[in-house]
Amino acid sequence: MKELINKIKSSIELSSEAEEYLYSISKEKTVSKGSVLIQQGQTVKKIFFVNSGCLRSFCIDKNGKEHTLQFAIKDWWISDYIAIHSDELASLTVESLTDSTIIEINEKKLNSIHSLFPEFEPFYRKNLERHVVSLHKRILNQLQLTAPERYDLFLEQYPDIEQYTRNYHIASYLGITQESLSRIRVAKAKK
Amino acid sequence: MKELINKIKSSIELSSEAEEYLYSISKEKTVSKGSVLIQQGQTVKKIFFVNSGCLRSFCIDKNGKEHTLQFAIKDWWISDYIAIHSDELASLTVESLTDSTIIEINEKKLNSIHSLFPEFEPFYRKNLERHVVSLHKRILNQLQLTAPERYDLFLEQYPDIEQYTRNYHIASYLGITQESLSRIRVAKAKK
DNA sequence: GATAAAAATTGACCTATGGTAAGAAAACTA
DNA sequence: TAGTTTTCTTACCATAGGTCAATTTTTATC
Repeated sequence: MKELINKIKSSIELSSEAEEYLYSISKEKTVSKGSVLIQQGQTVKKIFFVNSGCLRSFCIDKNGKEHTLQFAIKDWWISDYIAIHSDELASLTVESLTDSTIIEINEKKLNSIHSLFPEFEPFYRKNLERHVVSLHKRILNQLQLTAPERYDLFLEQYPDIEQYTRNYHIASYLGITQESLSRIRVAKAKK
Repeated sequence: MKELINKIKSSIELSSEAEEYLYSISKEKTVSKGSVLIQQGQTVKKIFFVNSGCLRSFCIDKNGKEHTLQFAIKDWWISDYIAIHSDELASLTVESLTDSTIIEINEKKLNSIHSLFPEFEPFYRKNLERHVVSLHKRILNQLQLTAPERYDLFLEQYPDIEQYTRNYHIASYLGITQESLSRIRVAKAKK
């Protein structure tokens, strides 16, 4: 919990009441590698803040192939935002790629923090804005870069993630097969 | 201006002071087809709300190819959010695809509306959340669908946009060449 | 540390989409 | 509406990346 509170405090002034409220709606958890926190098709009530380890969210398409939407490591948030914000069942699965410690927060309760403690709004807004920026960049990258370029950029932007992931996780994030990623890695090593 | 105020009021209670403030920072404009509202490389200070017509934002890659990030029609917002929220120069160009009427708002001033009129926050937050959801969906579609499937989905999701755009605008949004889109359209017509 | 399971690599072949260039059609413009 | 420019289509070939199957390497488990 300290990590989350500190992160928030580095961005805004948080009254002790607000801090207490946050504590009251949060639950620290240890999850083991392979745990599924959100299951495609079920209702989504929680969002997760990562203290240590690595999680990912992905969907499974009609051919059974996985497509990774997001990785989350220390200090990142993860959930199925499509489900949460459109009140639908989960279209994503969120799983832990390592033994991880996370903070689980009920989304409805987190949402009422805005009316209870308006001071929290700017923090939340900034996070959303940064999120939008990163999504815009990812879409533009997907549109204009080749697979090897996207892989290079991934390694550059997220140097800390590779240690937690299997290659096929990364391939499914980049939008290529694991075989293609393997060939890209070989070509890269030869240079 | 009415359109924007009404849109906000359909979502939240807006005090007359807040409404007045909004008026004071907004400027209604008529722009003609082909006008460039934001130019790649320049500083970005405005965001735009569309009353009529159609705009798009796109980047130009190192080979001179255009990649469309977003279209905006009636009631949509558009700008270069990457530049605005990371305080960078524009990496996007925003142009009007038709004669359009828009509301131009200074982003810094719009941003201070939150401290001046906290009632505005939920409206802004909801918009951001919806935006995130649509971006997540777009990324997942790009990862799992073929080009013809993405085109079908585009027509289904944005039936009103096609009338304003050239095929190569849509192709550059879908991540394919205009030649490929042309072939897809032919194949579709034959069915 | 031996064994089993999972992941990564490799090779042969395939397919969707891209590139180029030319001509046809449509959309502006005078 | 004739002329010009832009956009769209089409044909042919090129290529990035996908598929499938076999093999090797790595990781997990007992």
